[in-house]
Amino acid sequence: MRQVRRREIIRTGTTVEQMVRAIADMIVTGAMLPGERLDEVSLATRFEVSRTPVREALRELGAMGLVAREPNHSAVVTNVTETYLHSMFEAMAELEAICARLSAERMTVDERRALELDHRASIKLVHAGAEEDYSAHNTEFHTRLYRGAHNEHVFELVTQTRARLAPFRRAQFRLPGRLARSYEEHDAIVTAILRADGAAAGQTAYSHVAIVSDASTVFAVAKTGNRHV
Amino acid sequence: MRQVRRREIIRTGTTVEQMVRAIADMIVTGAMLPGERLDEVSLATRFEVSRTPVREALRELGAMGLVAREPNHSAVVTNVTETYLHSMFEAMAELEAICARLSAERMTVDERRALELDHRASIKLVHAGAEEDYSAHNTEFHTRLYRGAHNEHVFELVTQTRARLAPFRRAQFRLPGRLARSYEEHDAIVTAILRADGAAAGQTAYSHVAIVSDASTVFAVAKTGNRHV
DNA sequence: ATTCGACATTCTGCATACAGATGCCGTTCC
DNA sequence: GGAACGGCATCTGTATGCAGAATGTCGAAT
Repeated sequence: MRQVRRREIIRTGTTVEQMVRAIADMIVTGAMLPGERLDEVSLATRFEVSRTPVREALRELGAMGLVAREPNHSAVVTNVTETYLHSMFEAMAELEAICARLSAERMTVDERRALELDHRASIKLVHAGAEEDYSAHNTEFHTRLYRGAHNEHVFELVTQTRARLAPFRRAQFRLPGRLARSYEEHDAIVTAILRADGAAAGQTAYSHVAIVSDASTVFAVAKTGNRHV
Repeated sequence: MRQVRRREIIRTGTTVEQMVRAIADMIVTGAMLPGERLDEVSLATRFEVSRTPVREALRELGAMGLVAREPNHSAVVTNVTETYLHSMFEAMAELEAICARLSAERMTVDERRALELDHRASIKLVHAGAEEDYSAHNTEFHTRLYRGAHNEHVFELVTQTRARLAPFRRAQFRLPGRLARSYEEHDAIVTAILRADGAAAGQTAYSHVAIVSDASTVFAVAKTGNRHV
């Protein structure tokens, strides 16, 4: 585990908030793997603070579902059972479907235009085979759907679920041909949204995420010793 | 704010967990109202602990969305804007619809039987006008739907949303005729589930929650000074 | 009478200190 | 040789202390 970003990087908010963001980022991006221990004193020395803010950060991360805690034991990066992972993917598909459906009904003209333009532009990334860049575009694309639903609480739920799912679906675009298929699926969603066809948008979005789920399970469940939630 | 249950009441788990449960219960049941301050030293003396576990409990409650925190200010019971409240009700309806649909498809025979029996029994509570008892039955009824979906993550999402919504929909069964209408709506949901008609179950469940939303908004937004999330 | 400002009070944020629990390892006994 | 026991090291759980921020109050000036 290499030396990671310290609190100088993220300046806003209290010490605890900075640590929450930093650690959550490490977990979501895969710098820390499921099952890895989060020792309080190690974190304290690494972030150059005392154990008190570390403990509060760990508790918040625990509430977010990113780390698992049990009394008198170290916090560990959450590792889930296969059935729970499946339930998260299914929930994600349902939530994406809701967002796509509501986006089709509620997006402003500006949001529709931006969605379409950004999507069309991404074809270049597909042709170039730029996996990293397409991955970033993909994140942005889905975030547009979440925002387009114009429902703050749904936005929170789907964002939270995506974060918890992130450690288990890395490298989805490494699979051969996945970029082109992703673009086609995005295209179906965008078309349905621009037609204001909520039902179609929901269905295509559901299928899209379900396919991603299939593609990712190959890499999923990183380590042994899966502990439920 | 009266003297409330101390930690002797709830014996399981660590001190912090006990406090989280106790405070969350006070918020959800309405013993503490939105906007009310949660002073650290007051809570510490009241629960006969130091400020350290109090702070950890407050942070967890903040992550759960039940209290709002900002740096160098006391935690307050979460109060939301009207639009955010609406977004939570809408999210709740969508989640209930998912649960009802999945329940129709996945409930075991035992679960279906238990759901039907419990529902049928509740007609007595309607006739007796037993609001409190029917409210308890209602909670149980919906929990059956959440479990029946056989999706742990969806269960967490819907449970979390229900808890955050609870402070704003008290006394929904005080409205005249609401008991009988609730029973009829439950009946439609149960019928659809027993027929394994997922689409119908989802639609009826959505309508049911949407109606509850309308009934509750009368009492909603308890105090002035609404702070968003 | 009102408004502005300095001071005092109160409360949060964080660090430190101590107590209890857990787990490891060596020793000892069977 | 293996298993059980006890001591030690390590880590978590909680209490306490201190510094800084926020708020309310009192007084003075306009």
